[in-house]
Amino acid sequence: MDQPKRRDKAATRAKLLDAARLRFARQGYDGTGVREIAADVGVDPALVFRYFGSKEQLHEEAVRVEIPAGLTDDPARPLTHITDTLLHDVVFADWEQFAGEHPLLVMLRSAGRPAIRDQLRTQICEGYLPDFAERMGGENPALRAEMVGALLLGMGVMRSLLGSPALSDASFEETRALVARLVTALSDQSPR
Amino acid sequence: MDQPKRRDKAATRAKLLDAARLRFARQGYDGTGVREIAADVGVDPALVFRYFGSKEQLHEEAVRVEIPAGLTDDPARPLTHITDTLLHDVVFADWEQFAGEHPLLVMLRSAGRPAIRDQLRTQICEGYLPDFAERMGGENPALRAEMVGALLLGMGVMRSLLGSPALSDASFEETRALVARLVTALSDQSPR
DNA sequence: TGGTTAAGTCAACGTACGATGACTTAGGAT
DNA sequence: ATCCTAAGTCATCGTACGTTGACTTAACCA
Repeated sequence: MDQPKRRDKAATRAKLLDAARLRFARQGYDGTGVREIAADVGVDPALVFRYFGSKEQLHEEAVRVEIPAGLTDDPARPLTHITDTLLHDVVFADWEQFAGEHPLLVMLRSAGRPAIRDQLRTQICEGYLPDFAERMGGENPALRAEMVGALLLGMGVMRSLLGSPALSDASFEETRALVARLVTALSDQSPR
Repeated sequence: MDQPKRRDKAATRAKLLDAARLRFARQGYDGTGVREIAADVGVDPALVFRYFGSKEQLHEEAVRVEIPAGLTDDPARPLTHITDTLLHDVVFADWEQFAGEHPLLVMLRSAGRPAIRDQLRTQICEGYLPDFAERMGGENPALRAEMVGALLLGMGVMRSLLGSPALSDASFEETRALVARLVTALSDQSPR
C-alpha cells in the first residue's frame, strides 16, 4: 500500500499526462472530457488547467513525440533500415502509454481539429520526411519521400485504427520484406 | 430570382445533405452543429431530426459513398488501371460536394467516433480490397492488397488532409507513374 | 371555399462541457 | 509551535449541444 496522499506536483502532472494519453488514444480529443482525466488520477479537474493551461495544451503535450535520436544521425544508414524501424514503431509496436497505438495515429484520430492537424503535419513533414528525401534516388525525391511516408502512415491507419484483417494478422517479418521491396522500387535510380 | 419559399420535402432534404457534406468535410463530426447545418439551408434545426432521425444518421448518409460501378466489373481489368482511377478519385480529384476531399477522407477526419470508424473500415475492406486481392499475384494477396489500400489512403491523408508540400504540388501524371511502379512491384510473382 | 395532410417552426429541456477565482489544507523551514 | 508557500479543492459560470413535443402554416383536393 502507498500512503494515502502525498502532495507532489511533478508526480501528479505526470499522472495526468499518462491518463490523458490513454483517454485521448481511446476516445479521441472531443470524446474525452477533462473531468474524466482528472477522475482517473483522483484529482480535481481544476488542476488540469493549473498545470496545462487548457485542454488543447494538455493534448498537445500528451501526444508530442520525440523523434528517436540515433535513427537518422548516420547519413550512411540506408533508407530501408529506417523504414524497417519505422514500420515496427508506427505499425507494429505496442505503445502501452497510448493504449497500443503510435502517437501519430492518436493524433490522426482527432484530425478534425486544425491545431492537431498542424502538429501532425509538422511532425511528419519536418521530422521524418527530410531524412527520407535525402536518402532517396531518382527525380523529385521529396515526392517519393512523401509516398514512403504515406505508405507507412496508411499501414498504421489500416492496422491500428481500422483493424483491417490481413495487416492485423500479418507478421512483422513478412510485412517488412514487402515494404522493403516497395521502398527499393521507389528509390531506384533507373527510370523503370 | 426564385420564388421565396416552396415547400418540398425532397429538395429540403437534399439541401440539408449538401450542407452537411460541406460542414462535416471542413469541420469534422464533432466540430459541426446541427444548428449550423440547418442555418445554411435556412431551415429550423428540428427538421434535421424529422428527416434523418439523429445527427449520427445524417452523417452516415451524408458521407456514404457508392463504389463506382464499371470500375471492377471486368475481371480482366489489370490492377494498375484500377489504382490509376482510385489515385485520381481519392487523392487528386476535387470533390466539390465535400469541400474538395474524397468522402473516405472526410470519414477519416472524424475517425474518433467508433460508428464512423466502422463505416470507413467496411467501405475499404469490403468495398475496395477484395478487388485488389483477386488481381494480386504472389503469396498472401490479401496482405498485399491492404498495402495498396494503405498507400492510396495514406497519400490521400498526406495531400488532402495534411497538405504535405510535395504531393500537393505534384502532377497527377508524375504521381501515377510512381504508384504504378509500386503496385507492379507488389503484385510481381517473383520472390524478389 | 373549406378541410385535411404534411412541411416547417417554436420554445424548451436536460446535460455536459471548458474554464475561472476564491478557498482550504498539507508540509517543510524557521 | 507557527508561518508561509504551494498543492489541491470547491462552487459556479456561461455556453453549446442533441433532442423532443406541441404548435403553425402552406398546399392540395373535394
